[in-house]
Amino acid sequence: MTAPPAAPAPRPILLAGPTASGKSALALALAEALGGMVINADSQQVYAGWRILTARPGAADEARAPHRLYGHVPLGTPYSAGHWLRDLRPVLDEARALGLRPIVTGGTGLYFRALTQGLAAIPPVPADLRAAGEALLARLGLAAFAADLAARDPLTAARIDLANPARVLRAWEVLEATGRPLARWQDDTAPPLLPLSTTVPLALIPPRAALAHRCETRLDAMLADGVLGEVRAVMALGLAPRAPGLKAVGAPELMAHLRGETGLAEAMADAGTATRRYAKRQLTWIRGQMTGWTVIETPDPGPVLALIAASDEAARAAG
RNA sequence: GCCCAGGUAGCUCAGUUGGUAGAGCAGCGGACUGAAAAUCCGCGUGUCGGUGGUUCAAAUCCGCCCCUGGGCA
Repeated sequence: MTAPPAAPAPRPILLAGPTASGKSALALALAEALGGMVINADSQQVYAGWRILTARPGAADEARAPHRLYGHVPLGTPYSAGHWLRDLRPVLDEARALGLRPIVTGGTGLYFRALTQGLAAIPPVPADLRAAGEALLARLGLAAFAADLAARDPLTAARIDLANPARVLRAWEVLEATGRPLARWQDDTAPPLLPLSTTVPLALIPPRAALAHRCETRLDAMLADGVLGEVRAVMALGLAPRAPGLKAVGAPELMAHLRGETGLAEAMADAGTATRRYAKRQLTWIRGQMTGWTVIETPDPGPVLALIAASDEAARAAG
C-alpha cells in the first residue's frame, strides 16, 4: 500500500419506470448535476425513425449531456436484449474513460434484468429458422406445437408457459438452432455485466392518477409535435407490419388511421388505451421482478440526488 | 299527439317456454432469461329505466310513467 488507491469509478445509476413517468427528464437532470452520460434502456427508443412516438430525448436534451444508444438501429433490423448488452459494454467503457457517470434509463424491464442478472449466451438464431418455426406453429396450432416441444425438450417445457406462443417458439428455435435445450443454456448464464449491488438501482413509480394524466397529455403533445408525419415517414419505408421496430405503442393505431381505417379520434383513443395497458404491465414487472430496487415516487431531482449521495456514502463506508 | 323499435356491467350487446343474468371490449390483478412498447394467464365490477300489478317465483307477462332513435301527422 504505497500509493493511495485510485478513486473508484462512480457506481452506475439505473433508472427504470413506466412510460410517461418522467424518467428521461430526471435522467437528464441527474446527468447535469453529477456529470453523467445518459444511456438508453428502452427497446423501442433504440430505433431510428421513432423520436416523437417513443418520446425520445430531443436535440436540445442531447446538447445538455451525452446520450447513447438512442436511435442507433435502423427500423426493420432485429434487435434484442442480447444486442443491447453487447452495445452497452463499450458505452460503459467510454463513460469510464471520459469520467462520466453512467445513467442507464428506460422502460424495458428485460434489459435491466439482463444487465443486472445476466443473460444466457445463446448463439443467434437465423431469421429463416424463426420464420420456419412460426410457420410450423401456425400449421400445427399451439397445443400440438407445444406438445411436440415438450416431447423433445421436457426440461425447458417444464420451465416455460406452454400457453404462450412466443415462449414456446423461443424454446423451439433454440433447440433447433443449437441442438441444446434452452433450459441448459439458461443454467449456464454467465455473471451479469453489472450486478445490482454495484449500481444505484432506482424505480420511478409516480402515483397512479398522476401517471394516467401524464399518459393522456403526452399523446396530445405528440400529435401537436407532428407524430402523424413521423408515422407516415415510417410507413413510407414499406416494411412488413411485424418488422422489428414497428411495434412501438401507438404505431399500429396511428398507422391504421393513416390507412384510412379509423378516424383520428378513435386512433388516439386506441393509442391511449395501449399506452395505459403498457404502463400497467411495466408496473407489474417492477413490483414483481425488481426486488432490491429503491422506489422513488416523483421525478423531482432534488430528493433523488440526496438519495444517491447517501447511497454513495453508504457504499464508500462499506468499502 | 299517434305508431314502431329500443332502455340489461364503464361501452357495444346476448338472455331460450317466467326460476334474482353473461359475452366481447375497457378496467383490475398476475407471469416474464435474446421479438419484452413483445407475448401470455386470471378476475364480472349489475337498484336488468321507474313504478304498480299477476305469480310460489318477473330482465322475461300486464298497466301507467320517464328517456332515446325512427316513422306518421
